[in-house]
Amino acid sequence: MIKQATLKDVAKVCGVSSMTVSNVLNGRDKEVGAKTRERILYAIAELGYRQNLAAKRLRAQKTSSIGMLILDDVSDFLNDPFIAQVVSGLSNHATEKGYNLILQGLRSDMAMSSSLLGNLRTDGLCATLSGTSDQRRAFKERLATLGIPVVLIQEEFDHPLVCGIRQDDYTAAAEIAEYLVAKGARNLHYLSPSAQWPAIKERIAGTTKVCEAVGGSVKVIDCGDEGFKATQSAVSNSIGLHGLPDVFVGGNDRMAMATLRLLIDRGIRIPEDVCVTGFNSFDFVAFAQPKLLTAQSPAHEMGRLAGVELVKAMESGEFQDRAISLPITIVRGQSA
Amino acid sequence: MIKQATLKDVAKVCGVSSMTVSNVLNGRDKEVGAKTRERILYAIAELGYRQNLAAKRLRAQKTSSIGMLILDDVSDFLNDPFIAQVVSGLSNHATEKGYNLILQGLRSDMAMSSSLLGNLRTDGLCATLSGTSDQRRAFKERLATLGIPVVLIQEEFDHPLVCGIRQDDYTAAAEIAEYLVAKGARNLHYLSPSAQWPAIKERIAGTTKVCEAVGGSVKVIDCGDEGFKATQSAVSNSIGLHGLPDVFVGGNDRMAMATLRLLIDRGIRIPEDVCVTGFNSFDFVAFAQPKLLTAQSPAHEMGRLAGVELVKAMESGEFQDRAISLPITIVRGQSA
DNA sequence: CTGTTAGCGCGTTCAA
DNA sequence: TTGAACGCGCTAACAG
Repeated sequence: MIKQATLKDVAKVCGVSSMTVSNVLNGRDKEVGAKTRERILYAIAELGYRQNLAAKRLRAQKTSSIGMLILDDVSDFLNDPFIAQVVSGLSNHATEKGYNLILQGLRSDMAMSSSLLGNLRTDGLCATLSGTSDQRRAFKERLATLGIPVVLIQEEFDHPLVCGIRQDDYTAAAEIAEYLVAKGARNLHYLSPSAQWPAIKERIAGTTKVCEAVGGSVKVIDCGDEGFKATQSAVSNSIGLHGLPDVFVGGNDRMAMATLRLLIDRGIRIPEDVCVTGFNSFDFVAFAQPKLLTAQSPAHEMGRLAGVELVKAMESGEFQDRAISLPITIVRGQSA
Repeated sequence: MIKQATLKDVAKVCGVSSMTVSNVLNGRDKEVGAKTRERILYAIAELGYRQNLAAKRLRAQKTSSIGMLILDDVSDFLNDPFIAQVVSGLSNHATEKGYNLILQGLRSDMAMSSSLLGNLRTDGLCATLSGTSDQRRAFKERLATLGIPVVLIQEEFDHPLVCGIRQDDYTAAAEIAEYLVAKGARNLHYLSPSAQWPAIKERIAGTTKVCEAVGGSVKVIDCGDEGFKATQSAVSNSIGLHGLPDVFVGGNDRMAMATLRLLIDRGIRIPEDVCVTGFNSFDFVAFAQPKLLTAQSPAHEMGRLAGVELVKAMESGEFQDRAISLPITIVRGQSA
């Protein structure tokens, strides 16, 4: 391994002081003569000089990096398209602003021992949580003690250094429900994962509000881990016990599509016999037939916005807004 | 913002030298008395001391970080489940080994200006490439000049500091083709994206080899950006010109499912009238009906292995193997 | 077992 | 316009 050239090496080659080289590197052009700069730039290229960021950061007392912490109980933590889009959005903005993104996926029971809470300091943090409500609260309290700006996705927390970015699940769910009740639906079954995320609660609340206002009812079907098999078995079970509702309202598209598949395979017609709706639309809904009525999550935008707010807060020391909610677009389809 | 406690602060509070504190932190227990250590640990917790990694790294001349560079022309670069799984696998192993993963997604035309090639130094690099064959080769040559171990996903390059990790696309494609020709198929249409990745070439080669050995033929259908619409229109076009083949062999599951959808909507029976196969299976193939015959990519394992090999090479200075190929599992389905 | 010294590479300060 | 000295926080090497 060849030793990396340092600022001093470049300076020596050019016969100037290291400060002059530093001035060139940092664009303080007026401090340096034109041909001196020329000579220095040539030497930099020649020697393959690269800054030592550790030294720069030590000097500047900044890490120039943003941590992204994903609490999830599966090892393939980017498999969830929602998370993947948030990370892409954040990563793009961080890169653009010259920060580097440090990605860490962790089981929720290991959350408290993350190096991002320990020795790995960053200038800001973005996190998606999981686990029980108690675990999440404890974790949020821990994050708030770090003394750096923190953005939480689909969560809220009242603290000057914490900003929650969410999508407006309540309104979107209500909009879908409005559409359904206008078509005469009164008996809704809501497909929900066992884990009661705040977002899921919002969706159920929005659905229920609208439905009950017209004298309808919403029954929640527990679909376990929201996987294909778990969902189909929960739905099958529910049909056996309670018969078909007017609509299966999906807490997300995965559950909606598993249900759609089950119903079609049983010869049940959609939307004639029963309607199905989804939520948090992703690419693969294109493969559903009939097209799913669903809601398009602004996940990528949430990630980007997390980056924007984080960078602003890291530079100003505080968040302008501590709770941001993004609108969700309803996508029409023939499934309802 | 409260100033972070330093090693020296801790030392002062405990009335010892900073070296003693450092010894405690780094587990050099035999160098320190038991009650001294006790006192120091207490002070560390009390002051909320956290190491300054920049200083540690400057001192150690190591970055303790791994860069992950994803060249892709869409901003939502983790949308591809293959990439997402590779990143998860790498991230998990990096975290486990105490390295931090720096994630950067970049358009291929910006590749050369990535900070990971410039000032952002890491101890190792993992990359997925895109762009034309020339662009990719130029980029690989650039990576090889960095002087750090580099792992390339689904690529190969002959250089002591570069290791290619691939899945065995050729064999898997050949296996699928064997199955098809055994069932009597001779006239195959291969669904391929316009971009000719090495992996796609391998798949076509494996398919062709087997097919031609029995006197069959493989025709390639250009599906453009491999999206839902592009694929359907290419397939529709091809059917108009050449009629139905015995099998549509999908270069990946997205194209296979778009084709499946199109055929079903036209009342064409699968597999009676025509067979369809996929490749690089991901979760949502569960929603296909009939179940798709496809190949299960070991993407997560490739990412993990990239981490393993990278860490070994970073520590030993060289790769043990410079070309690694992982087997692919064929997943049976009724679509063929 | 504990303390001292020195220096990693950079940027700021102050003087020339 | 440039140079020298200093210190960011940490640890290896050596001394006590």
